Amino acid sequence: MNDQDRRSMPLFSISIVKQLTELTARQIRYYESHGLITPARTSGNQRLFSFNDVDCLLEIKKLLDKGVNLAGIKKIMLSDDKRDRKEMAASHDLSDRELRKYLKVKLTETTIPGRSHLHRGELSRFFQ
DNA sequence: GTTCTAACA
DNA sequence: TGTTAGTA
Repeated sequence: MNDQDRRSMPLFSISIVKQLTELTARQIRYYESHGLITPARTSGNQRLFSFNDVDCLLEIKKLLDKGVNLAGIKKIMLSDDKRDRKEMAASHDLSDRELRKYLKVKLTETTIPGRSHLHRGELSRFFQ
């Protein structure tokens, strides 16, 4: 069994994920409805989150903390880079600084709905 | 007791 | 987003 399998193996109930991510159950379900995470389901229709899902949620939380709206996060997580970043995180051990550097590149080439381009001030606030 | 969906504040 | 209602 490889790392990818391990990361996508459904293991955690929502209560566990709630503690792991410090997000509310409402938020977790909300983000799922927007396709940011794709937890599996038990026979009883209860969500089972994989390590991958938790990782995504932590990513979302970090971006939220930076002031990125849901639309922007969706753009970042869904389009391109999710896979790239996962591969980076898998092979190396992505440090926070490396992640920001990577995100900066991605955001610079990403159009966020509502504002055609990020302005300098926003960027500086983004990558303090 | 916990989680789920839907819906209202 | 919080929160509540009615279930499974």
